[in-house]
Amino acid sequence: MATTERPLRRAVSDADKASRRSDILAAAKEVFADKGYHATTIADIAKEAGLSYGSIYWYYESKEALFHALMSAEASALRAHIDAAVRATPGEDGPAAPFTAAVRATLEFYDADRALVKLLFRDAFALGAPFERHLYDIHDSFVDDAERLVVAAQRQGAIVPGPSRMIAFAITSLVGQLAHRRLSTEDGFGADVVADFAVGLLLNGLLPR
Amino acid sequence: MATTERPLRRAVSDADKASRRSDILAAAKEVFADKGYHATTIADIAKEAGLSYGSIYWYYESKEALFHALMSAEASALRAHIDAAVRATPGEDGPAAPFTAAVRATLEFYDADRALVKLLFRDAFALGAPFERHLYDIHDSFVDDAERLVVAAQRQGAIVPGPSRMIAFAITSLVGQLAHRRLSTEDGFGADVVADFAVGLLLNGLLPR
Amino acid sequence: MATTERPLRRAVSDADKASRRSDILAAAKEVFADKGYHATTIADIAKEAGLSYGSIYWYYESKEALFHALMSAEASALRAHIDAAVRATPGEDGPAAPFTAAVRATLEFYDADRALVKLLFRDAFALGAPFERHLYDIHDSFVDDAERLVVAAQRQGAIVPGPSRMIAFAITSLVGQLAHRRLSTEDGFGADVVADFAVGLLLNGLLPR
Amino acid sequence: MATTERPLRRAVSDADKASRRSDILAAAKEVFADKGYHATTIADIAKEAGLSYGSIYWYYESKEALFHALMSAEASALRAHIDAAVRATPGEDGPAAPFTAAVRATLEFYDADRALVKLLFRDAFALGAPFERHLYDIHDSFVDDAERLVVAAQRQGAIVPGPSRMIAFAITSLVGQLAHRRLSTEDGFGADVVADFAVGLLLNGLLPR
DNA sequence: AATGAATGAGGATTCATTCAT
DNA sequence: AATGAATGAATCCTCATTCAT
Repeated sequence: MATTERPLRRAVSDADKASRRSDILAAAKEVFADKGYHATTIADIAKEAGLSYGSIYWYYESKEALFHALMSAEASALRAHIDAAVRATPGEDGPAAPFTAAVRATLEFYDADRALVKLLFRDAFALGAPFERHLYDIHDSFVDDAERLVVAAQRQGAIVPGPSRMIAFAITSLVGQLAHRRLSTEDGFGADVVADFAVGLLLNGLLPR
Repeated sequence: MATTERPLRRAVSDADKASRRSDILAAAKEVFADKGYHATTIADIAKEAGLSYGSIYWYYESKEALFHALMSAEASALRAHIDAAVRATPGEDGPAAPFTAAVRATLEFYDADRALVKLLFRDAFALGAPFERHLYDIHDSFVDDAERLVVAAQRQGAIVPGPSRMIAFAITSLVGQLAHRRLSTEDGFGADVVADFAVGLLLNGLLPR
Repeated sequence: MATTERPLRRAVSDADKASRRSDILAAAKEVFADKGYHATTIADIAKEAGLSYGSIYWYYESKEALFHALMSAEASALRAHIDAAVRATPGEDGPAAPFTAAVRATLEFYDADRALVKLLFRDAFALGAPFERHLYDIHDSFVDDAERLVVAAQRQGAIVPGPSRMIAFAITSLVGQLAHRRLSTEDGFGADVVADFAVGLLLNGLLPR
Repeated sequence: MATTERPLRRAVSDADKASRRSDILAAAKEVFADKGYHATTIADIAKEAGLSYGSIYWYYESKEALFHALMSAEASALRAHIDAAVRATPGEDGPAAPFTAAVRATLEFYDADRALVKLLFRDAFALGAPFERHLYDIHDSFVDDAERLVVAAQRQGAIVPGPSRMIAFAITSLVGQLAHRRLSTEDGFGADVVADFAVGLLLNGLLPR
């Protein structure tokens, strides 16, 4: 046991460092979401994180790098959240169920974390090519996930054939926009209602059946 | 003669002023679309417009006001374009025709004017509350137009009943996102193909009929 | 005469601009010489020049560019001063006369403008490759001038043959160092005494004749 | 035994400390010479020395103190080298021999250690008053040594009488500048050739004999 | 109307130094 | 002895805006 003492110390130290990094990321998320990228100063983030601003640079190369890290972290969290929701869907609920679950999970996640949506859909586009590229990559990863669901459903004959990627892109964009719009509009509908509407629209279309 | 000279001058001057304003607006559009709002300086715009940068302030209050003016002008142009396309639709083409025409007109307009898309979908989101509000107002006006089509179609029974505004919003958002995405992805499809896809998806849904 | 009015106006404006540039250069010279390159801030220079610091950038690209400009201007002034002294030497004073005149002119110039020497011999070497290169170029131009005198004297048989460039370099360096040293040491000798010493040493050598 | 253990440890520790100090000095010399004083960070030196940068402060008060220590150490080494060369000169080689030996030793030492030249001739000048003073002190010690040789030779009638200090200063400066210049100019001459040229020039002068 | 000189607030980043461990 | 996390002072440069001409 004595032999593990050193490694444990090490681990604590590493954990400390990692923890500081998340502290900073969390602080950055709040401030960026609140004020936008340009209006946010390193000092703001440091203050929110309870550090001096010089210290931010101990953990992140630059303001830009910090923002990239934040985008990646948030995208991963959302993706994991959706994935979990899809996996939790019982198979007997029918072929549309995972699809509904994903949309609902997305809207719920956005609703619960408005800062994220502002970050992903408002700021990142206008920050120059590197951010735009990063954002497109993130979006693509969601489209990838969606496309997988689409293809699976198409194979089962559950939905019509057609260009799976464009379908996946349409779904992802629509849900994203709905989520985005919910940030600024108080329509009084819950995330589940909107999710059901979106899924209904996408599945049934507007023409009467 | 001398008495008319002044008024005439005036008139010419006013026309000049209006013309200069559009020159500046056109220049601003190019530069903003190319470099983004923050990276664009008044000097850039002045140079593009062939004026000294101090002169910009003779025509516009501020950089911010200039951007607002630009957003308004562009939105009006797009709206007029869509409206013309809808009006040009022969009544005998069926209840979905205006709808299809609008989507197609939108995508075509965006395709022909990529700078506009960048302005509306990239910059305006990230410029803080005033711009966001303006953008939402613009978007709302498009949703208004779309809702009118939806309600008309619903009254005819051409499409299913349901929350007309949410439907209109979904349509508008989807088309906007498709247009936005076309900027960075070379999918090889023409605007008409994408428009038909979008309309088909929205009308028929994904479930087999 | 009326036709020249516009050009004259122009000229005044240009003169103003040029005059401001020299004002800034003069201010920069004082401050740089006093505090050194790194310890000098743009604000210091602006203050000395009676401008706001933002204005410095209207006239010079950067702190670095300003320093380069200063180096060039001072080097030119010194070179012109030496050249004038050499040209003013009567031909009948013998072949060593231009040489003596040049050395004396250099030391006088340095004595009268201590800021210059600090600038050229103290700061510029340690400011990174671009400055070092510029300084070497300047030094080379002085060596070029000296070499011309050396070669001319050698042709006349006034001085011994030998590697003219190395001789010129030795002369230039020696005089430069003497001038430099005079900045910090109060030896009580006038520039003319030191000049005569240097010329005597270089001409006659240390061995008794 | 236990009683000697502590002292022994102490002794070892002291030796270690001294050794670390030279390690750091050596590392500092390399980095300073390579990047210049201002561009060199404590972290650079620590890395080169294989230490963490916090540790530098265990051995040296500050970056400034470190540079001063470096200057002193290097000057001492050079002085010892010259002194050894002068002492090794056989008395029967004539009165000019020690002089020649000193110049040659200096140029050889500089040639073998270009970093030293950069340190003494490039950086030290531009670091503000304290460093300038230190550098002048160092230079003065060399002038002292040279002056001793000059006075001795003058007493023997080997060289002309005259202001011994100014002569010594001239010699020292000339050699220093030649060494400095050799850094950036590839003239293809060996240190011995340049030394002979310098000595010849100083002894014989430029006028034909 | 037009010009362009002048202003100065604003912010990211670097790095020597300290200090708890 | 050694580490490296934390600090925060210090400064260059940009650019929207004003205003005298």
